[in-house]
Amino acid sequence: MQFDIEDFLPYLLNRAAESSSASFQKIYKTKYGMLRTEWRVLFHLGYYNEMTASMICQMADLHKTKVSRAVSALEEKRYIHRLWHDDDRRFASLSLSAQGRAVYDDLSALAAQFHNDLMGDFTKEEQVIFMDCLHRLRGKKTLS
Amino acid sequence: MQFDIEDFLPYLLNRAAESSSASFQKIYKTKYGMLRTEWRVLFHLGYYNEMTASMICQMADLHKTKVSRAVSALEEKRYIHRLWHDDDRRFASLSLSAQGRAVYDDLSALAAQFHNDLMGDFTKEEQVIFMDCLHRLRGKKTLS
DNA sequence: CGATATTAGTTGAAAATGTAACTATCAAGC
DNA sequence: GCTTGATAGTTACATTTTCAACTAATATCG
Repeated sequence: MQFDIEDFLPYLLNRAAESSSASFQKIYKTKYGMLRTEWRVLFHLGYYNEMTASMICQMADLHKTKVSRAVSALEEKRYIHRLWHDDDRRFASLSLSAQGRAVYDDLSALAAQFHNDLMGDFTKEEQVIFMDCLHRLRGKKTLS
Repeated sequence: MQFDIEDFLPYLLNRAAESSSASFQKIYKTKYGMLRTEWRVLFHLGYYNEMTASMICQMADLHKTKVSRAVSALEEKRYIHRLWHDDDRRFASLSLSAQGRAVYDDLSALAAQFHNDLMGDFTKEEQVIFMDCLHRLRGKKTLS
């Protein structure tokens, strides 16, 4: 049972993740001046329409400080609206502005294209298994 | 062709990578006070025995400043030796000290165990396909 | 040999992240 | 109503990372 670093799953996953993210990252960075967390928040809002910051934390598994800063940055860029609740003024509903929606539409179209491009190398069967493995790993907690 | 963020490959890969790395990261962090890049450098040296910094940059796809700082940190911890070449004094051979080797042995054993634990959920066939997809993605460059 | 270009690696400043402490609001129990 | 405790979100500070500029050594080409 010799340890082969190239096959060590966390490492391999990180390498694949970094590699597959690199080109797309450049797009939202150069085209819209967004950081990774900002893009994550943006596409959650684009997909789910209206969320509080803590919902995004949970769903995207992001720390609240990261989300807090991303939300501020997106608000400054006028990509999102923040509406503080009247019944519980601790939290705010976040949603895309028209401009933010346009950015989301553009980027999600590119993302879909990018995704298909990446998946194009795999057979249909490989795609199904691959995605399934990833989804199962995503949720897994090990070694306490 | 609606865009589903949960299935967007770069995102899913990153989530899986983050999730699968989290517990292991705690180990080398708390047990040996290493950062991620330091662990990467260490296991490259453990596996390949002797490398220059720039070889590590290439193989691990890490920026030279990151490697430079990781090497300095590992040297301070007395985990590695640095031997400047006589014939070309620009670069140095890096290798593990006895202490560094012990750390590597410990961590790589844990890593192997950790890896098997993660893979244990998948069938043999899934494992083969999954690893193959990851290896193919790791090298891929897209969108220019 | 001497000028210019490369390569290995380091360093400093700016940007981003992580951690913990913080404010503010609401909930629960008495 | 008042105390205690939880939750949403922000801020401050320390640690890391990134980016660009830097030193030092070698390679190339006239």
